[in-house]
Amino acid sequence: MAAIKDVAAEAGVSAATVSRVLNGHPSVSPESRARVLAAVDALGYRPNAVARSLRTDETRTLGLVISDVLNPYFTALARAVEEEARALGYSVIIGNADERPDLQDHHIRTLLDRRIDGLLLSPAGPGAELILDAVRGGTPVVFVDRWIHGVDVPVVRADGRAAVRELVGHLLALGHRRPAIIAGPASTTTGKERVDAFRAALADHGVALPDAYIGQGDFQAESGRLAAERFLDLPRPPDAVFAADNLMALGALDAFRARGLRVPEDIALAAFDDIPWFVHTDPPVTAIAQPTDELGRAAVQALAENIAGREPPSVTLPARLVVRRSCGANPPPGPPGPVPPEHIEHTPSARSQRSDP
Amino acid sequence: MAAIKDVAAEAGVSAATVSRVLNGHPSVSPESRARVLAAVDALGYRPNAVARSLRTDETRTLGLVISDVLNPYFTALARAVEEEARALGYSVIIGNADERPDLQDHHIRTLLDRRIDGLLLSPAGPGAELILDAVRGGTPVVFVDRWIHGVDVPVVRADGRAAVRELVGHLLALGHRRPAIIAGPASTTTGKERVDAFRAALADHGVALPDAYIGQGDFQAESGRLAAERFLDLPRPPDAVFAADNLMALGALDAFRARGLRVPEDIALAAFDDIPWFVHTDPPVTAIAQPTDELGRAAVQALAENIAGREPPSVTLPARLVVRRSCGANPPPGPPGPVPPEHIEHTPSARSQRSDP
DNA sequence: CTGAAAGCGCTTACAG
DNA sequence: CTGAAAGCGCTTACAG
Repeated sequence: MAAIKDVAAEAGVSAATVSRVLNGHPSVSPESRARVLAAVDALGYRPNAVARSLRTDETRTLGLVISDVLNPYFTALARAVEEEARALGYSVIIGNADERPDLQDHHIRTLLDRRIDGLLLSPAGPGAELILDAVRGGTPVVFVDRWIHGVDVPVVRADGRAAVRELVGHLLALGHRRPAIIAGPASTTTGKERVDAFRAALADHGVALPDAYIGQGDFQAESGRLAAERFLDLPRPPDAVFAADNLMALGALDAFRARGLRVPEDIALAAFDDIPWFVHTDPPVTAIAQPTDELGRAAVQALAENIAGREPPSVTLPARLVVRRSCGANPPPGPPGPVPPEHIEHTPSARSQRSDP
Repeated sequence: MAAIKDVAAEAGVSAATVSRVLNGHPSVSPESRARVLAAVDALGYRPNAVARSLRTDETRTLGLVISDVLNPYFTALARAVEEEARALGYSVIIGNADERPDLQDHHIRTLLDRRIDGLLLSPAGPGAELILDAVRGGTPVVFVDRWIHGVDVPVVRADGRAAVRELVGHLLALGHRRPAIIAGPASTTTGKERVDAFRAALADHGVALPDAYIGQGDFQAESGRLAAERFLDLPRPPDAVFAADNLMALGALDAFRARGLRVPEDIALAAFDDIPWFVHTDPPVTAIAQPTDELGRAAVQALAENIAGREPPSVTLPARLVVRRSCGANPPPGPPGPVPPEHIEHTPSARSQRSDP
């Protein structure tokens, strides 16, 4: 591959001049510029980003370590992050932790070794040692979605408490009396917060959340299936299940189906994180939707600020409840206001309703 | 951040010796090794991968450019790729083309500038210029899933023809007489092949595929919705729709639901690419499943071979039909043989069937 | 406006 | 077994 000295030779100038032209430095004569550009074209020259990074001590690269690529929520987040990063002139390298702290550490280490300019992290576990190292070492870090207590970096996330409260009101209004939750790992903030919010909202209504009704999952589908099965094996199973993410809801659906249970007649289901498929599941799943794109954008902006040496504030955006049929509700007769097209819930038509008993 | 010379100073040896220790070079005295290791530990030293890459001319990094991160098929592929790459000591940088050739080129260029050791590509369009440049420039390239005619690099993909033939037999056996397809872009191999296979299989049965029954999509959900709507606006709409990927099937479901159509009573639906949600949609969707993990692994292995200077062969794995209820079939009474757990289709229980008319 | 030179942090023949 | 030196491909004060 052609290097800068080849271009310099071809253009009859020094490497310094080639570099100046390529970096838009103003003090280059029009003639030199033209000859350099012609040489670049002739040789198909592309600057070596590795060499440039070594010299400038910046890679124009952001690291994004997410907990699970198979989770549509994180996929959507990753897409938003990449878009905003690209707009700001950054590339992003995604590391998939697969909900495994050891894999997360592997990716953080690799990213740090590559000297990324900043790190966006949705921690899969409580281990903060490596992250503290990164921060101490001067790498800007921003948490997104999940964070770690005691690590003083900005956090960009959604607050689902109001939506969970709404969900609980919804469940109780529909007559469910034995609500259960499939929780994420207590070692993650979202794992803990969603249970706390659920328990608190139930307590407001005088409803208890017994330990047996708290299933322990890991945010992945299989754990949702197992937790749901354990609920169903209880002498007195719950009559409603709130899955703390969409994958565990998928697993719970698997379990319900395997037992021949009807949703919501036999058991209600709701999920944290809304995804397009929830409109088409049988039945459509009531879910708490996060403003994922906004979170991704805000996270990148915060990180960019941090890289620029400023101290960005944390950002908390509200999540909202999207009612469908999986808890037994009929969708409201009309949309409550202007709603973006992809969020319009279609009521079942007269025709398809006629097929019901 | 500590550099190698800091470690050398701390250990009282030269940078060369530090380097040798870190790279497991045999000729280092035990004493030197111990002192270097102690210094590394004391300083929390981590080698700068940028500098190392510049010197060794290898980045131990693979690029993976996929057509759409929001597509669960590509997400699963990316995960398999990363796993196999990690096992082989590589990192992978994912570029999301979002089905846009311009974005794809942006990512390829960025990856090449970063001097990745090899490129895995599922082309979003027919543009081969940049790819040919890469190959000429000596970067190993392997196509995965999709490929480009006339570019002589190994291809790792699934052959869905037999499965499509099976699907067509299935549709016709169930009495469907006006099958249509929502195709991907004809500029992609999978976009073209899936239509061709569908048309050929129909022809075998003496059934025509009129142009009006070929909807043009771009593999993304919205295009599936639009194509389905156009079908439904026809004076004589099709009675079965085959979506060439899972996202367009999602869009078609949106359209059917908006019109109040029942699947499969009013219109049948099948999709290329199987995803976990298809088990739980209303109704469960009959789909053609690719051996995604195997494809990802094989692609990385081929690329690694290529990087090692050998000439790996292309790999073609068969796809298979997974029958569910969206075309009107009842699942077979028992599994036809050993089936991995996640692929077991549960028949609706007596209990839930009783809720039907 | 331009070039020679230094240097980013490594690795690796080469000489001892 | 070990170190001094060169060099990977850039960028950027510095001097002219």
